Amino acid sequence: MATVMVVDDEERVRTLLAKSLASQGHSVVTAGTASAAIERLESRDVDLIVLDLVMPGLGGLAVLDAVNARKRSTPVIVLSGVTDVGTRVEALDRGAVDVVAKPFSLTELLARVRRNVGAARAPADDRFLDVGGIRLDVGRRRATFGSVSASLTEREFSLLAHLMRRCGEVCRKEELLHDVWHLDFDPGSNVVEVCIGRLRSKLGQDIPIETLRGVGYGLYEDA
Amino acid sequence: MATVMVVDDEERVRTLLAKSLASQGHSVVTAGTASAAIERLESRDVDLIVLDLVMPGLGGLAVLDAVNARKRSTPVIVLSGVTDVGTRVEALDRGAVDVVAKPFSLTELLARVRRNVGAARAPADDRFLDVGGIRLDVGRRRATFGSVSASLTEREFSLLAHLMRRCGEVCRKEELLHDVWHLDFDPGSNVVEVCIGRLRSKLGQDIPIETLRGVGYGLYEDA
DNA sequence: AGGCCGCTGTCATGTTCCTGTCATGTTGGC
DNA sequence: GCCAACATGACAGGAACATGACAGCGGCCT
Repeated sequence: MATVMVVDDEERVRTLLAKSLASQGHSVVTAGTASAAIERLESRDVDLIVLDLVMPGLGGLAVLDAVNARKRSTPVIVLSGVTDVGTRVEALDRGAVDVVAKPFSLTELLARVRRNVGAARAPADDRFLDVGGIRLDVGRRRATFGSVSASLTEREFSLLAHLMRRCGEVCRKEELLHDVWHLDFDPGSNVVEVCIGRLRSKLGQDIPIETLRGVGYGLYEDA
Repeated sequence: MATVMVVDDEERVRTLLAKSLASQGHSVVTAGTASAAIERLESRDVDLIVLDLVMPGLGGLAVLDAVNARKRSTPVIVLSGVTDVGTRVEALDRGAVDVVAKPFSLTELLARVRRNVGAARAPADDRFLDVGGIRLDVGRRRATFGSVSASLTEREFSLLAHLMRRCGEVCRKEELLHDVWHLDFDPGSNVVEVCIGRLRSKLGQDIPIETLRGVGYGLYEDA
């Protein structure tokens, strides 16, 4: 059916997955480290990757990046022991088609492999960010919320994208200053508030951006 | 959660990282030079190190070596302004578990810290506090009880969290004044009662917070 | 060059929200 | 019933945030 690469540092997990996938009719390639995986990517034609994020040495994200760097990007299903939303979102943002939490159900994983193999996946993954009813067109820097659609400036875009990626979590003001403004100190002004204000006025007051007095801002799926 | 040591010669970066890590629940130790770091390594029990490679005087690699020389080696995440592959590989060779390029995303760094520290602890426990039918979203300062959901102010949150953590026990008024208000004396007013009142009115009169006349308040599982 | 325009940080001002205090009402124990 | 302890509603000072205006800057066109 297809060639699947399994990347995991644990020998047991590797063989378990290899056998299961083989019994489903897939050819299987395995790698125990991120660098081995990246290397093997060059030589073999792989249709799908099952990737453990947490590995000693170079992490799984490096593999994700390597995959993205290639022209014909291969779908990646990420296995993650880390459950927090941030990591999941980050993995998805970096091009993973799916994130499965460890411990995982084998049948479920196989189903996900089946779904993503062959089916030419929608390229929507890296073009759009969909969170909390907001759709952000990454290439065009354009956001749509309900009936409102607006084009964002670089700063606004960067801020909104950050909040969306960290959906469900609170972003402290210093965090935003560091990641969006690339400042390691508080400029003593209210840039963040102003930029949030600009977002709210462009997309409507009812976008799910919550203010947490004394802490920062957060974007939430539920109202 | 864990003790993290931050080693960087730039004051600003140090404090930024210290605050961010602290807000994630870690204890933080900082060092401005490699030698200070190595020294502090002897006296403190550190679970993870965030290390800047480029520092005046003894470089970061010296710290890496010192860590490796110890029996129980501590995971090290290297911050590097140098982008070339050689340095990255050398750092990894010398035992770093991860290398992050400067300028770095705070979010990403925090995720990596979590990942490398997380192995020891059960995850997701710190996101919610579930006691007596009340669910408290710690990051968001939002409480849900039955069908009622309300966002809490800093004081209310702090008070409720304290009661929930000490569930089943009576919290004397002075204890609350000390731990929630950080007062070592009785202000002679009824702050506590007022704040309890605000909690009750936000979450409904039937939340399991009991008044113990002459003593204080307690939160109980059974109604 | 000169002028226009959009982006962005800053500031002054308005607004909201938090929080301790007090006055008053209510409750519970004796 | 009395008193102490607690509950409740209102209020004011202040902090944190929201908002509108403005100016510097750089790109772009003429």
